[in-house]
Amino acid sequence: MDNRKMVDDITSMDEDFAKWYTDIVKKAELVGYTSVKGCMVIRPYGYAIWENMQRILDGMFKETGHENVCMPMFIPESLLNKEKDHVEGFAPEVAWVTHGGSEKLEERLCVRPTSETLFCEHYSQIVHSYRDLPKLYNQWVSVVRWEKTTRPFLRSREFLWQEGHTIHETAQQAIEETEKMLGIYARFCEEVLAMPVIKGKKTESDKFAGAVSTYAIEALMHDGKALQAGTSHYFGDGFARAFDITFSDRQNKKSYPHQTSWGVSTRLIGGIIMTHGDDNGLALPPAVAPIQAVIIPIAVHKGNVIEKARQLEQQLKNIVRVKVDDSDNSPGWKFAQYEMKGVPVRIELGPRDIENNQCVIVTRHNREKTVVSLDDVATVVQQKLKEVHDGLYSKALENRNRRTYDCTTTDQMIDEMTKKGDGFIRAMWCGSEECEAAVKEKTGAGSRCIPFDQVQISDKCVCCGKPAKTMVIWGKAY
RNA sequence: CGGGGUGUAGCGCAGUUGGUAGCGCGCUUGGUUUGGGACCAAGAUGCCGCAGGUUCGAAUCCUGUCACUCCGACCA
Repeated sequence: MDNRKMVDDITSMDEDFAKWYTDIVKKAELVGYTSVKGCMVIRPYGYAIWENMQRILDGMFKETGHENVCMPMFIPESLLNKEKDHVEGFAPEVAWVTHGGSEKLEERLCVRPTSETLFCEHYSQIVHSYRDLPKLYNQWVSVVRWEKTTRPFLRSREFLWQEGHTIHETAQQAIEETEKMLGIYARFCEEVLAMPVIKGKKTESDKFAGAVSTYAIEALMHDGKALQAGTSHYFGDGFARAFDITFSDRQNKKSYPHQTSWGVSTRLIGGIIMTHGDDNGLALPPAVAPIQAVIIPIAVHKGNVIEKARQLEQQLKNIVRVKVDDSDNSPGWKFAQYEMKGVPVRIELGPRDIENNQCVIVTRHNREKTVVSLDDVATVVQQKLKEVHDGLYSKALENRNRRTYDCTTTDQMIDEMTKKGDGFIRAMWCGSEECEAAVKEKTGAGSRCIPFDQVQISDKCVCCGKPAKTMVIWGKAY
C-alpha cells in the first residue's frame, strides 16, 4: 500500500492530531470561521457531504414511518422550566433572547438547545385518544448550545442535526422505537459512512437530561479517542406528566403516553474525518462523497484529451457523481488536491491512454492504480467505489481492534493506554457511580457505554473488586 | 472556566538596539509546460488584531481588550 505523504502543508497526524484535524477541515474547504466564536460557515463542499447524509438518513426515517415537521427556534423560559432534570441539564448552555427590537421582552426566550419541550407542548394539544398515537416526528434544524471550547463539527455553538421525537401508547412501543432508531443509526454509520460503531446503553450519570434511559453508538477515532456518534433516548412518561400530555386509552381511562427522542448531527462529519482521514487529507466514504470520481486529463494541449475526458464524464454521469478538472493546474497538483478532498476514485486520462483505449483508475484509500479499458469504465468505477467503502471500513475496524484492550484492574488500564495509546477499554463494573467516577479520575477514561454485546472479562469490578454486574467500554472522549 | 501559544498581504512566516513594511507560496498578465503539488518574465496586494499610553518617532516598549488555537474540566 502506498501511503507516502505527498503534501507538506498538512500537519502529520502522529505529530499533532488536533492540528491535523483543523488543517484538514480548512484545506479540504469544509468550513470557514466567522466573527462569532463557535459558529462556522459550512462551505459548499462540506455542506454537500451533509446533504448526502441527510438525504440517505431521511429516506431511512421515512421508510420506517416518520414524518418531518418544523418547530420554532425559540422556547419561552417557562416552557423550558417544566421538566426539572431537563432544565438542569441544558440551562447552563442556552443562549437567551431578551429584546425584540429595542423593547425588552415580557419573558425571555431561549434559542433551542434541543426541542423536547416544544414537541411536548404541541403533543399536549394534538394527542387526545389512543387513536392519535403514535406520532413519529422528526425535524432537520440547527440548535444552539453555548459551549466554552469549540471545534469545527465536533463542538460548535450552533450545529445542524436531526431530532426525532415520538410519542406512543405504551412503554413497550416507545422502548422498541428507541432501539429501532439506534439500529438505524448503527446501520447508517457502518453501511453508509464505513464507520464501525458499538451499540450500548449509557450509564445513569451519562444519560440525557430528563431520560429514563439513553442508548448510544460509540465510534473510535484514529487517535484512540471515542466519539459519541448518535443517541436515542427513552423518556418513559416523565415528560408527558410534566407537560400534562394525556390520552384516553383503550379502556377509556386517562393515561400518560411514552416518548422517545433521537438525534445525529454534523458531528458525524467530524467522525468521518477522524476515522478515515490520513496525512494526505480527507478520505470520504463513497456514499456521501460530493464527487465520487474525478477525471484528470493529462497533457491537455495534445490532441483531443479534453474532448475524450468530457465524453467519459457523459458516460459516467448517470452512474456516479463525476467531475472533470480541466483547469490549467498541473496533474500532480490535481492529484494532491483531490486526495486532500477525499475523492474516492481518480481517473487519469492522457494521450497514451487514449491511444490504447484505456484510462488509469486510482483509489484514494490505498493509491492502487488499475489500468482499465474505456469500454469497462462504468462497471469498474462502481466496483472501485465499493472497494473504497470496504477498504475504509476494514481499516477503521482494524484500528479499533488494535486499540481495544481488556483489563481487570485500573492499573492495567493506565498501563495499556501508556504503552499502546488511547482506545476502548473493556472492563467489568459493579454498577456504582462511585466506581465509575473513580475510574475516570484515576485513568482519565470515562464510561462510554454498556455494550449490548456483553463479554465476560472477569467477575470482579475493575475498580472496587466487588462482584461485577456488566462489562463497560471505557475511553477518553471527544 | 483554569493553564499555555499565536495575532504583520489571501495563506505560511521574518522583522535585530524604537527610525519610511519584508520573504515564500498563492493571485493577475504573457509565454513555455503537463503521468505526483512545473518554469521564465512582468505586475498587484498592508488600519502590523483593536483601544489607550510612553516617545520627536511604535509592528517593536507599557496597560487594557478581543479573536483564534492547543491542553484540562463540562458537553451532540
